[in-house]
Amino acid sequence: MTRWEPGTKDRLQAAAIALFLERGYEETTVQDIAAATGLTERTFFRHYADKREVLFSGGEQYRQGFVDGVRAAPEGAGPLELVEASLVGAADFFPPERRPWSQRRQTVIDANPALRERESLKRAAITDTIETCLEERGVTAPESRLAAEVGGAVFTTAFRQWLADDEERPLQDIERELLRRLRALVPADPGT
Amino acid sequence: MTRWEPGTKDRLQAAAIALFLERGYEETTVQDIAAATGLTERTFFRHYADKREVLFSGGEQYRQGFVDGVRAAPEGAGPLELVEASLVGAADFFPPERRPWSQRRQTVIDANPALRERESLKRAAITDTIETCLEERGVTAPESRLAAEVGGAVFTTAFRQWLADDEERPLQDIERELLRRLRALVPADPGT
DNA sequence: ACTCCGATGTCAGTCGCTGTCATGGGTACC
DNA sequence: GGTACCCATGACAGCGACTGACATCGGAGT
Repeated sequence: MTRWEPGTKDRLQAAAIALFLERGYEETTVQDIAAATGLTERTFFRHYADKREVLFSGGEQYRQGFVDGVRAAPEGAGPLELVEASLVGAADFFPPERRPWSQRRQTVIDANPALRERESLKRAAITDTIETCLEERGVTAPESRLAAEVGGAVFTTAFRQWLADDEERPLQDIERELLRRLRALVPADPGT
Repeated sequence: MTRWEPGTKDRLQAAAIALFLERGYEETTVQDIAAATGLTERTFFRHYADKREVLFSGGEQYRQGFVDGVRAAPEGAGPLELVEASLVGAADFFPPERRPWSQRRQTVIDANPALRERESLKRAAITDTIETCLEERGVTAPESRLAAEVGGAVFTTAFRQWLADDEERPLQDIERELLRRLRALVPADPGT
């Protein structure tokens, strides 16, 4: 049929994760990944901008979830309610069946500083996204930034709990519970 | 006197920042930096683990500020009060005279994704530091994580404001104000 | 049948980074 | 004052990530 097998990008990703888990990220060469897929190093870099990207590709999609979440929030919602809506919107991208894959991916990332670095940048991107959304809804600086930072914090905390929790509790639930705990944690301003 | 000029590490750093500002980070080779200092590439890597490190070296020092801040907090302080003490402790490492240098450094970092990446990792390290300190003071998970995340958020937000503010307001003041605003932002839990 | 497209291969080259060994002035110790 | 060691640096070879330029050749459209 076709000259080349379809799904090249996905096959590269699958081979990469398998090799990373088997012998480690640093110990795996891009050439190894390409060879395992029957391709060349050059072709790998045509699909992924760099070696780490093979683990982070697709992460732009669920950023839209944060945006949609805020857009779906009712009129007159407070900043933190907007944040909550945002997180819930993103949670749709993480159904239970995606958990095993996310766990394997996280195992690789946690084992390597360079990958953790990239991951923390992605979190910063999430925060920026939420901040922009809040400002579209009239929240002004520096409250927009603070609220967005809180959003990023709660999301990453909730996500890690979602991965670790064997009860398979939905990400949404964890997010809401953490937000509740956060509200309890921050005492009302006595008015300095 | 000595066989080699003293302060090699600092001279490398100065040359690096100058070159980065002049022609950009990517466009500057480690060899360029070394040559500008009258040294070799190999020697650069003996002082800095990698090219980016030349901009982040010394960042471990003020992490101690967070630790000392929490240790100095009064007995019976709440989680958020501990966080406040932590941030104030770190602020000591950023006196007004350090601002110009920090600004130049930030200019370079903001202009390059790879550097922003490293920076966001540093922020994650700060959060982890605060979390550990909070747990030493009896705060338990997940509150310790949430509070620490809030701390990291407020610190980075305050720091950027400190850099941008032409009034040269002390970092401490900005931190306290942001924390006050945060408390106002988070509504008391109505008790779900 | 002809043409063009586009995913892939090939190859050469740059740059970040590392291991290894050599060099030679300082310094301490006898 | 000689000798032995120390250690910051140089010199060199090499690996892996990544890029640019050009060639290849089945398939789709005309």
